[in-house]
Amino acid sequence: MTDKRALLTDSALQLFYEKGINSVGINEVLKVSGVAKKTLYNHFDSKEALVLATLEARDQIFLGWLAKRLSEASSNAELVEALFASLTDWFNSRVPELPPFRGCFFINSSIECGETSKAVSIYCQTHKAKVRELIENQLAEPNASLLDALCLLKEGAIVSAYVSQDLEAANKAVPLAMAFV
Amino acid sequence: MTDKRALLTDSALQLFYEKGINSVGINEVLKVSGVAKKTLYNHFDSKEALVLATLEARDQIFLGWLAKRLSEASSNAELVEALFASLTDWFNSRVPELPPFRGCFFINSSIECGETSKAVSIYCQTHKAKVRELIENQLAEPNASLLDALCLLKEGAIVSAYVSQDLEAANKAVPLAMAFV
DNA sequence: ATCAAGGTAGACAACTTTGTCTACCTCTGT
DNA sequence: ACAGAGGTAGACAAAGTTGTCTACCTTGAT
Repeated sequence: MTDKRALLTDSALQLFYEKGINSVGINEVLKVSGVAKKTLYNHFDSKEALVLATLEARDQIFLGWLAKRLSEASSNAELVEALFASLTDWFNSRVPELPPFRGCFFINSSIECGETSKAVSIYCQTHKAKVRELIENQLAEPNASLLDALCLLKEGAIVSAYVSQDLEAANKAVPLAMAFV
Repeated sequence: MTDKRALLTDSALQLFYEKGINSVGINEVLKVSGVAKKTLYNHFDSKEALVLATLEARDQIFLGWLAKRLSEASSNAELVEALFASLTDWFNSRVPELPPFRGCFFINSSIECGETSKAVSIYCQTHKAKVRELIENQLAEPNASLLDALCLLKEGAIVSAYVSQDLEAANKAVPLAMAFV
């Protein structure tokens, strides 16, 4: 009927992000998506291939959302505000486009699969580079040290929000970054 | 003979940190440590209990190392330098006390086990709080926003070093933090 | 010398995992 | 009408997981 590949990818992304890749078996993905096992292996060579598809899907969703949020900013100061306000919304699960916050899917996946799948860690690394590029392109005027600062603070805020449950971490980053505008 | 519990904890910590908790089975820990399965379950109720023991061991080692490195600093500026120089040494695996860098064991464990073991994520959260407290106590004079900045930048540097393979991430944090000294 | 405590070796149960395969069914285009 | 593409349901193989248990051995205190 409809595109089974997309259905599988969506269900898997949801489950992988919520429970972690290693905690979710193929069978659970099948059950939730209501797709047969043969069909899954028709579209994907292995679980790893499915994981890579979910990374790709999340990459698109996340970058699309962030690009929209950052596009409003018309100065570097506004960009800083927009970035960390967006993160705070994300951490507090106030973003309709994104499921309830459970950390960064790419950090999580890199840690969960880093040792077993080179492809996964490379994809995660690439995603981070893309986000950096997005921020760079949104800078009203180039500022290399501000860019470094934003990326460092962004990762720090994500981890603090998840591991230390500090949902306001991104707000603490604002005055810091402002010193470099 | 010697303390089997410590032997098991040490071997498990080494393996868990290097390969990830979920990628290492009990049997591998037994093989490496040369201890019998019965003995392991004599000392630990479950794999989770063993994991918690490794977290405890790493907590002691890491905090001991960091405390030593930070104790030299006699001003807030020196503390900033000492903190990020220490992190850079860690990232580049130049710390004899610590095995080759593979990210933060507590971030990794929290992500790997967060969904299956509440105790693990709580321990990781507590560890992060202890590190913060250590830094706070080493401040030559109290500075709440500097403390926030250091913790945020530290986490950001660790994640960037691991996921993005940016082993110099900690150095980029120095000028940022200095603005708040 | 003995005896209890704790270690060893490893078989085993019970379960879960990925991936393959068979047999059948249901659409769609010609 | 019918061939073929692709979906379904699920058994099954092969491997791996944690945790239990039996049977034996070693060592140190009395």
